[in-house]
Order: sequence, then structure tokens, then C-alpha cells
Amino acid sequence: MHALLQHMAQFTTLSPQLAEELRQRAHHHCFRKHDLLHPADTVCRRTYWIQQGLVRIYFNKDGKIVTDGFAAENQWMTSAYSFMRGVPDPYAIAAIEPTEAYSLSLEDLLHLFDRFHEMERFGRVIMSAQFMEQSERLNSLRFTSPAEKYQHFCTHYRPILARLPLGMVASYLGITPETLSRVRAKG
Amino acid sequence: MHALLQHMAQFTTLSPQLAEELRQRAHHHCFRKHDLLHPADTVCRRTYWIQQGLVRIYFNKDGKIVTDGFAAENQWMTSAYSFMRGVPDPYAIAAIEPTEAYSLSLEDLLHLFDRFHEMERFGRVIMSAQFMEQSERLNSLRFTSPAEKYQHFCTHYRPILARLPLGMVASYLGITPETLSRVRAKG
DNA sequence: GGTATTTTTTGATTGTAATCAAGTAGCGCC
DNA sequence: GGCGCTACTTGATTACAATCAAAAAATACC
Repeated sequence: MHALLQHMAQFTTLSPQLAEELRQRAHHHCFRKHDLLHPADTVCRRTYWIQQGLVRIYFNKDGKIVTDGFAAENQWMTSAYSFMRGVPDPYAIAAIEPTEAYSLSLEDLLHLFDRFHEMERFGRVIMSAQFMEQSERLNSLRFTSPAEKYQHFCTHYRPILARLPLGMVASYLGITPETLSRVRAKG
Repeated sequence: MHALLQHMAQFTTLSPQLAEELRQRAHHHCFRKHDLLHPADTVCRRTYWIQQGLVRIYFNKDGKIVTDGFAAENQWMTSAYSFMRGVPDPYAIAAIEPTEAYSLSLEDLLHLFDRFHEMERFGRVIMSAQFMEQSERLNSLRFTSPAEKYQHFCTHYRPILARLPLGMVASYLGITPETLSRVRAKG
């Protein structure tokens, strides 16, 4: 829990009152490998902050599993649309490694946003960061060859690269495992 | 100016003090067709809210102009990376039609975020909305054929579709003008 | 530790949209 | 209103990664 507060303190001032409310509201979770943080076609009720471990979000596209993103230590993960709108969506979130996490519900978040200016600040800053990251990804998807996509992935995900099977990386990059295998064979 | 305040009031409570500060700080602009709101390779110092008209953001990729986005009435436009980081970037923003806009500098924004919880709220809500929109675009780019991309564009940009030349739409969708022309010929 | 299953590699073929190339239409501007 | 330019359309060819197929390697599980 302390680690989550430390993480948040990087982006906003953390008053003792806010820290206390976070301590009261956040849930603690331990997931084993392959456990689901969120099953497909259900409402994703919580947003998870990963203290230790590695998770992925994915969905089933015509019988194939497509990975949509990863989150490791100090990152947030949720099925954004489902979480924000309170509706089911096809995404699922599963642990790739044994994972320890803290989570907040939408109600918790909205309450904290209302009550604490500094929490609202945190929300804004995190959303901006996610937005900028997603922009980069969009540009990579749009303008680069499979080799460059992989290159880009390597530089941005170095810390977790070795922990991921090739197939997941390929579908995240929007290329086939065969193509990624060939790309890797050359580099 | 009143219209900007109305727009903001949709997403946050707008105290008289905040409204007053906005009135004082926002700049008003009129652009003629082809005018640059922001030239390439300079720092984008302001974020623009479009009251009337239509603008686009684009950059030069190997001699070809690639359109990266549009903004029409009630939308915001800036070169995000340059604006947030205060560094030059290759994007330019130009008016497609005569355009009336209001703008804020980064300093204005940061000041308002600090001083007004409700402004911070507005920032968070707008960033979330942009993020969700961008997610949809990313999925469209990633998983759909040229015909579906165009379909998706038509449903999401109906109001401005007729105001845009085909070439801009094509490069926004990440396909060639030739391909878009053929897609349109069939539908 | 050995078998079964999944993941990755390697190879051959195909499909789709990009590129190359002209021609036509639309529009801005004097 | 006509000239010149840009935008759009249409056609032929090419390139690249997807798909199909199968073998090899890695991993899971009893």
C-alpha cells in the first residue's frame, strides 16, 4: 500500500487525509498465473494498480486471442470503456505472472475526485500520460513496418520483453506470429 | 466567449471566479482559410477551442502531407506533445475554413488547474474523452479494412465529412487517395 | 522423466492495397 | 471566361505481409 501512495506522490501532492482514504478504500489482491482480474463480457468494476507482477488485457477476435496491452510494476490496468461506462465489453484481463495489486472502484474514484483537488490532479495527469503513450502507439501502428514496430516495442518495453511470449507481442503489434518470428530471426 | 463557457459547463461546474479568469486569459482569434494556427517545427504555445469553422493538424512525411486530425465547432485542437512539453515538433495546424477560436496558453492552464478544482475536473474529463476517442481510432486502424475505416469515419464525422477533401480523409485513415476513391466508387 | 500440448520457426502461396502511370474533372485566379 | 493548377478517378503492376501448412522446439503435466 505504501508503494501505491509513493507512486501517486510522484504526480500530485498527497495530503494525509487523501492517503488515509486511499488506505481505507483500496482493495488488495493476489493473483496466480492465469487468474482473471476481469472476465470477458462482464462489467469491469475496478481499476488495478500493479505492485508486483505482470498482466495483460486481450479479447477474442474470430477465435484468435488478440492482446491489447500489458501492465507491470507501477502501472494501471482496467478495461477502460467497461469500467468508465459500467457496461460489459469483450475484453478480459489476466495475470501473466503471479501478481500483487491494489484496486479502486469507480465509486471510490469519483468520490475521491470530488473530495480532493489533488486526486483530481492525479487523474488528469495519469490520463494525459496514457493519452500521450497511446498517441505514440498509434503512430507506430500507422507508419512503421513490422520490423520497426518490434524495434519500437523493444525500446519501450525492454523491462518486460523477456517475460512475454512471442505470440502476445505479435498480436499486440498487430502482426502475425510468423512475421514476428521472421523479423526477430534477422535483427 | 460565452459559448466556450457554455461548453465547459457541460463537463464541470463553472464558478463565477473561474468564468472571470477564463474571460481575462483566453485570446480570441480569427483565421482565414489556409492560415496557420501553428507552423511546423515551432513550439505550439496555445491550445485552441474552435467556436466556428474547421481546422486540421498535419505533418510532412517524406514529402507527402499526412493529416493527423480535425477539429470543428466545440472541439479542442493543439499539437499536444509540443504544447505540453514546450518543444518544437513537426506538426502544423491550419484552417480548412474561416475559423473563429479562443485559446489558452500552457501557463494559463496550469494556473487555472492549480487555482480551481473544477478546472482540474474539466481537464481530467476532456483528457478521458480524448483518450477514449483515440482508442476507438486505434482499433479502427488496427482491425478494419479500408472500406470499414471509411464507414467508421462517415458515421463519426458525418457533420464535417462534406467539408473535407478526399485526400485529407485518406491520409487521416492511413490509406492512399486511390484506395479511398475506389472504396467510395463501390459503396 | 517422459508424453502431450502449445509455441515458435521455416517454407510456399495468395490476397490486398500500395505504387506507378495517365487521364479527367473541379477550382482558383487573373 | 479561359488558363493553370490541384484533386480525383481509373487502370496495370508490384511488394509485402497474411494465410496455409508442417516441422521443430519449448513447456506443462502426470
